[in-house]
Amino acid sequence: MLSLADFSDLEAARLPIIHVPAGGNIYCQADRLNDVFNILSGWAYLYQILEDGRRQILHFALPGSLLGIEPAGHNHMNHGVEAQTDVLLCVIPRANLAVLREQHPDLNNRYLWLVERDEALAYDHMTSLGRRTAKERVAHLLLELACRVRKTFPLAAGDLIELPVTQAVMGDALGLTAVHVNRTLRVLKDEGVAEFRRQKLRIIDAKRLTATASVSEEMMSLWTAADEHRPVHSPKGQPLNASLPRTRSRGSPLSGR
Amino acid sequence: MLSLADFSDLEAARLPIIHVPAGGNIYCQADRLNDVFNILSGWAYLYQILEDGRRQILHFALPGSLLGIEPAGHNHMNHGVEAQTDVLLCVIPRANLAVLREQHPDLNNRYLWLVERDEALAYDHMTSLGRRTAKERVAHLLLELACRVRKTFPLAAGDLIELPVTQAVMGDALGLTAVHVNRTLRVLKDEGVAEFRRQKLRIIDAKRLTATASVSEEMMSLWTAADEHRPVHSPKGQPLNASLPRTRSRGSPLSGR
DNA sequence: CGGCGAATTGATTTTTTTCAAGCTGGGTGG
DNA sequence: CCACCCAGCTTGAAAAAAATCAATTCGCCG
Repeated sequence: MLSLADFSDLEAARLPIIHVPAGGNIYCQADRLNDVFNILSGWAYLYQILEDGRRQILHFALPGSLLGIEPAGHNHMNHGVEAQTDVLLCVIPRANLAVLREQHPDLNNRYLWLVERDEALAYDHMTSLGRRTAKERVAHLLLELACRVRKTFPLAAGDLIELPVTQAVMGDALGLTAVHVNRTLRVLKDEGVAEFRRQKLRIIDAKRLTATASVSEEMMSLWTAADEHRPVHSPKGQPLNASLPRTRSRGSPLSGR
Repeated sequence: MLSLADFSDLEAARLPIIHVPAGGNIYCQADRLNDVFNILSGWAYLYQILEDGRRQILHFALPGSLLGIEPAGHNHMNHGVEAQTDVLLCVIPRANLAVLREQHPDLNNRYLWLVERDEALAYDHMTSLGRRTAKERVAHLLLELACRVRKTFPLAAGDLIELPVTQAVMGDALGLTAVHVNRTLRVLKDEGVAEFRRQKLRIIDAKRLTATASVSEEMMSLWTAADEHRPVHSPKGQPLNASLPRTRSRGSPLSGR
């Protein structure tokens, strides 16, 4: 099943870089994929969607994230991924990745780390969805995204952070309606905790934002860890990077269904 | 950091089997662990808990599950695990597991598969928590647990399945109160879909139960996959099994905090 | 026969959704 | 330069979903 190619260089294992415009699908729920994707730039989000259109955003994927992972034996993805901004993707055939993982133990460990990290994040999100109030959920998400962008904590008071998410998207991530997210953001602003306007978050009182989110600081180290993979044999190169960007049209550029 | 021991046999890598009684903690949130645990028998559940006691159950772990996994670089668990029934555990020092994974590629792949599978399950749970109604959530959980116990789908009408969960536990898993779970179970019974009494689920109308859960059948293959790991070099042994059970008292028997 | 955790049920309150109606500000084309 | 367009945001009022509070009841076990 696996090709036995010897990829002395990671570059040899990948396909040409692709570009997915904001709003396009990187892949769709129930797609069968032959490749995995490494985000080189841009934001995307994983989601599941029910027959009647209700949608749950599962995870925000930032540069360095690996997309298209599914337990062996499942031929279809249980989620889809949509590009939130323009996205550049490194495409790696699954079979090649399997070979790479066997040849490069530290890549194997990095791959595993990414999966474990995403699972830990998913657990935190579940707690938000199931047990946090709307205000706590909104504060928690703002804090998570801010920390993941800044890769640091605590955040400076007054810091202005670009988060490319609409209130509707926040609602789908938090299990709330966009209307309720809006009202909740207003409360946070009125209380002088944080302000979110025009996809920019202003931290007003970082301490109180953390308290409002009902999150303990130990949990936050997940948010500040580096996502990028440093290629095994290249000296500090970009994450599985490449030099031949090539554009693709909207839609699910690679999905086989 | 790693011992360079060569574990020609998996048995050599593990510590003595331990027993955790129902209600005991296998480990607690924020514990630092030196070992991972493989469930040999019994049910446990992963949970997170907030300062004020609100609790979210993240995952039901059945025999074959691997517990104590955390992304490298995090020294404390972001969740705890409580034994739902009496549980027997195979204990493997983390360092030994790392060696085993390097020596046995198929064990490495099995380990990865377990993590990926749990992540996929977590995504399904997130969709329940965020976007399904109470009735859908309850139906979805009953169906999931039933399929995971029976390892088959569809389920026979009239099948009576033992599920060691209370309504309070179901509530904590579903982001609902126990009272609301109770009312919802009554509705399901009145509608002739399924009946849950005294920790036994009776499937009345499997078709309608699936429909009520708003779940597509493709998603359900995750529930019927085998959890157990077959040791690499032992001919069809029990999952990382052993022969020297030894009891432990209640509480967090191994946690180092 | 208690004792007790778990389940059940009703009444009430809180939270969140739904529906409906504007508003705002950046971008576009004339 | 201006009119208008439109996605995203904002606000209000009413309805629905779920939580909370408060008793009981049930079944098992000692």
